[in-house]
Amino acid sequence: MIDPLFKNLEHRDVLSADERTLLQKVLRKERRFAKGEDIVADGSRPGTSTLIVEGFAARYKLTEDGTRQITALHVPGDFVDLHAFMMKTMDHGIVALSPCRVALAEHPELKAITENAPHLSRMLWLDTLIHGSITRSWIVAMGRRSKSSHLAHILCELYSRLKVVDRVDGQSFAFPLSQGEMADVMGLSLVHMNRVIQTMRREGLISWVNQIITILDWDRLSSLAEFDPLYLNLWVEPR
Amino acid sequence: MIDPLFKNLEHRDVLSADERTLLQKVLRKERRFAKGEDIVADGSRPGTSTLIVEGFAARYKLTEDGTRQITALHVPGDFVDLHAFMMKTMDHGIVALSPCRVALAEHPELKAITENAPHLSRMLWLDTLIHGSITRSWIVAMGRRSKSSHLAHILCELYSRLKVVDRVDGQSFAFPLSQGEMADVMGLSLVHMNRVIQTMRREGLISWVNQIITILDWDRLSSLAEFDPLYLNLWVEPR
DNA sequence: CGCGATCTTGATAGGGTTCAAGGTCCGTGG
DNA sequence: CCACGGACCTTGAACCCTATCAAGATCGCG
Repeated sequence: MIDPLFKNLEHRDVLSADERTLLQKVLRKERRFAKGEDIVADGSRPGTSTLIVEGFAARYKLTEDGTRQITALHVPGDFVDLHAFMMKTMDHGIVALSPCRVALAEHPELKAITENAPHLSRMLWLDTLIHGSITRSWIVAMGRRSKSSHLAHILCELYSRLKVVDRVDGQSFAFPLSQGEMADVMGLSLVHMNRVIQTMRREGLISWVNQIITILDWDRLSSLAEFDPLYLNLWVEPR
Repeated sequence: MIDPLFKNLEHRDVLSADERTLLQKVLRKERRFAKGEDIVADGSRPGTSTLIVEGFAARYKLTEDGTRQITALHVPGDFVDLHAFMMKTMDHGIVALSPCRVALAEHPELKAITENAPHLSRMLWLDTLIHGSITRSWIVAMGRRSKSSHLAHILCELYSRLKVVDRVDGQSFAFPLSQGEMADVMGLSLVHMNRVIQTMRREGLISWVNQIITILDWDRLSSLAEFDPLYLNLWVEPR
């Protein structure tokens, strides 16, 4: 069940059989969430950490006037709130953007990993660091790129991340977000989000129909995005 | 010398005498950087991790057309590239925004901490998680707040972080960034950055002269920012 | 005192939000 | 089987925010 987690970790370093067994033992509990349901509530103190096994989820924060900013997108193999095991209190919510299947790890068992399995701990730490890297790349895109370059960057990133966990089909991948949800990712209005998408379609860069995105021209898309996958740490190396 | 690191960590959990000694041993090497100098270069593979002891530094990324986005500000007590010890290659640069004094830790010695000192490892992991939290709060501010609210949020955050390491004086703190550098933090043009600052001054929220910022009205500033310090994890709790 | 860096202000143009309305798609119930 | 409703997508128009260009003022250092 936690195969996508293995794929994620094993793209960065070798896991021993013991480490795989240990993860499997720790992540044996399963749950499902419907689209739109909160997987973890803002302000809560979860006793478990959540691994996405199937589906898309988002971290988000609501502002006082009711607008929403999504600060991360999560796909199968992502530990969405591993950090809560040390941060204790959630400073944002996590919502299912599609029906989600997740695996849960009790915090005391995660703590035991940090006590007894240093290499595996480093791998989990690395996982949170890579997500920090992704967050930084989002800031660069928000602050200094054009809106179409920003969208292009997100799509290149998602394609790369989904490929790692075998969720791409040629140049296509399933993408359950509405344009309104995507606007909350990019910090745009729904209307403008739509116009940016239209432009990318007209340019022949992507197709996006029925919740399936196809990258029609990777070279032009990634160069528009100035996409450099280095920050995703997609190579095996002793960590 | 690494006192600000102790202050940072001890605001989150108790450190044992052994842990303090160990950190001191690992961080014994010292270096200085001039304002504007790169502390760590984009794309490099550093063999050490860097703790800011005195001064301000920034993580940044340059885009192809030469604009710069700053993705984090670092103050005394911040480990600016602790992550490099597992990420190996830098996906961004780190620049000194003022003369900086830093302490260096060899990566093999950090690795030894993860092998032998699990609680201290968790504290260091937590430190990187808190910086991840800060990065997320920046995304919310960039995406869904007005520019003056964004600036207000950054100032509330800096005041809170500087207070932890004893770098505030009443409601004031030294802040070495130029308005142009601040524009690179917020993803704005220099001209508009200036206008936002003017507005905040006219409103009587802050004063900012000679690289000293004074918060004149914390209540109004923090409410403009919708500032909730929860994400900084400023409480002691077993981690 | 002079020079470079930084700050400030004005004017113009372009990008993005908001308001408004109509269109499309799909699931549900009569 | 068709009508209806809701969610989502699309387009137009007016207004506002922000970038850019340009110039002048101020600060701080040698």
